[in-house]
This record gives sequence, structure tokens and C-alpha cells, in this order.
Amino acid sequence: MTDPSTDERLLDAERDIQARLGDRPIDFESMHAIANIYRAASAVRRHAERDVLAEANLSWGGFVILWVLWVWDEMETAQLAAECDLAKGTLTGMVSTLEKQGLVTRARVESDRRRVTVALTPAGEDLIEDLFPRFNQFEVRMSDGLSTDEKRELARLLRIVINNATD
Amino acid sequence: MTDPSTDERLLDAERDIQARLGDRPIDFESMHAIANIYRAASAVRRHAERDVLAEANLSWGGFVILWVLWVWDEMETAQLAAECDLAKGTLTGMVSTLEKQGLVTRARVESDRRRVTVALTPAGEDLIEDLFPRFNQFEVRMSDGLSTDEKRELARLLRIVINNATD
DNA sequence: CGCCAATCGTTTGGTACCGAACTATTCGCC
DNA sequence: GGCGAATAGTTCGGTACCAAACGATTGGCG
Repeated sequence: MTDPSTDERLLDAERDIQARLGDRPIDFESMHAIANIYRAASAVRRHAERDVLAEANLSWGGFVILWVLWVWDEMETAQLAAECDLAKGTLTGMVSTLEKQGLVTRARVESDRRRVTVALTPAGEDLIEDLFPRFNQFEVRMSDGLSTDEKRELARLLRIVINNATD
Repeated sequence: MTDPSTDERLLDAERDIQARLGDRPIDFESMHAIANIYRAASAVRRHAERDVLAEANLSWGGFVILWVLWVWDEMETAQLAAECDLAKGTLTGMVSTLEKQGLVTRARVESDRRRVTVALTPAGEDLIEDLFPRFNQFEVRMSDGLSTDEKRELARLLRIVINNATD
């Protein structure tokens, strides 16, 4: 995917595609931008789960949950799901596994017994406190070759896409 | 996630994190860049699967497989997996579902009977030919608000990350 | 009060996805 | 030529993830 010939192959492919579609115009800039987002995300995730998260037996999603709880303390399920960018049904399951691992606890809200809050256990706190700096170092490695300005620019451009995709 | 108060909350959180970690320095630019990649990718994927792909009963991954086969014609499994950025075991399953849907076919290579090639059926060809322009329009919507240069820049910055994550 | 609608979280059914173990075929070396 | 190592794909066990249906609780309006 990253060998020099790939670019040429891609350009050939672009010509083929355009030829095959004839009149209908294709926006290749949008195409490459969006495609690369997905490819980067899965590559980064796989790498993180193998390198940094595996020893803690954590998935990317599990790590994010711990991190959000660490930063914003105890949270209600719905809010936590939104912050972690997960469907609430998904969150239920993942919180259950984290609970089994002794990293978080659930508690019913007394004033409204439909609601449930999730919070880190001391073990969960220890883990994320140890893990987060190493995860951040991993993020630094992943963005190696980007200047600070470029990292900021990347984050900014992505925020625009996120807004477009969140309605 | 996108309301004006989020930025302030994030900055507060950054201060909290840094305070809690004391000496160990955290690179927030890398953090935001990498985090946004993942968030953008899942938002875009969800959106695509609901909007464009649902009617064709296709997952993101399934669409990518069809697209790659459309562009590069018949391919061997391993090469296809690499191009689609999927584990080969994953590909086996997804090709099987596409096969059930009548969109692709498998064929053993005569000269080396370990190998298998996958190719589009006419139905698969029709589908991708119809779907791809609409998918591209979706990609245009997702990158709305970005100039052509910014789209190119986004793709370029992401390629750097992809390289870092692919070793 | 009492019931109906709204609102939580959980359950369910299904796919996608991974890594590792497995199977079948081919290749290299004696 | 035959046998062990390499290689291609599939199978297996497990998690993550979603959307839709469900069950429990609460709040509002009569």
C-alpha cells in the first residue's frame, strides 16, 4: 500500500474508473480523504490493541471508556455512551466486561432508579493512570513525522468531517 | 460533542489530566489528532451504512471488497485482503456472504490449487457501478466545508499516520 | 390519585472483525 | 521421488459493535 508504485496504480485506477463511469463526475479528492480516514483509523486501532492494550487485556473501546471515566469521573450510561461514541446497547456489554475485570462499578441512581452511573474502581484508576501515558506515547509515535501545526491541522480538518457525519 | 462548551470542557480536562500526571508530559496535539481519526472514521462509517449502503444490504467492508474487485478485476484472496485492509480470516467470511448474495464468485487457481481468486458476478458489477457514484457523492457530503487543497492535505497527513501504523 | 407517554438501561439477533490453530497443497533439498 | 518446511485459505473462539425490541421506572395530565 505504501510502495512507490501504489500512486501510479491508483492514478491508473482513477482513469479506469472515470472511463467506466463516463459522464458521471467523480470527486477523487473527497474519495481519498475519506478512504484514508478509515484506513488510518483501523491501522491505528489494530496497532494500539496489539502493542499497548494487549498486556492490559483491553480493547480500544474499553480503553476509551476507562479514559472518559478517568477524566470526567462518574458518569451516567447514556452520557458515557455519547462521549465514547458508542451505541448504548454496545456500552452495556462493554461495561459488563470491564465490571467483570474489576475495573469499573455500576450504581443505580437513588433519585431515579432507571438511571445507572458507572465509575472507576481503584484498580481501574491505577490501570488507566499507568496506561494513559504509555498510550499517549503511542499516539506520538503514530503521528511521527507531523509537525505540531500539522497535528493541529489534522485534528481541525477531521473535526469538520466529524460534524458532517454527525447529524 | 460539537457544542461550543466542548472546547472549554476539553481544555479543563487537559489541565486536570496534566495536573494528575504531574511530571510525565502529555502531547495533546498527538492525542487530539489520533482521537479524531478514530471518531471521524466511525461516524463516517455509521453514516454510510445507514444512508448509502443499507438499501444494498452491504456493510462498509463488503462495499470495499466489491469496489476493489471492480477496480482491479479478479484478485487472489491474500492480495484482496491486503487491499481491503482486512485479516485474511475476516475476508473469508465476508466473501462468503457476498457469495451468498450472488455478488462475487470464487475460483480455484488451476496452476496452484491452494490459491483462490475472487471476482465480481454481473450482478455484483451492476451493483457497484450503480452504488459507487452515490457513495462518492456521500464522500463529497462528508468532506463538505473542506477546500480541494484541504482534502488533499487531509489525505496526505493521514497517509503519514497510515505509514506509521503499518509496519 | 391513575394511567399513558416518555425515558432509562438491558436484551436480542446478527454481522464484522481479529488472531491463532488447522488443512490442503506446493516447493526445496537430499 | 519423497519428506519436511513453507504457504494459501479456511475454521474456530471470542469480542465488539449496531439497531430494534423490550422491561422497568418516572412524570404529566386528566
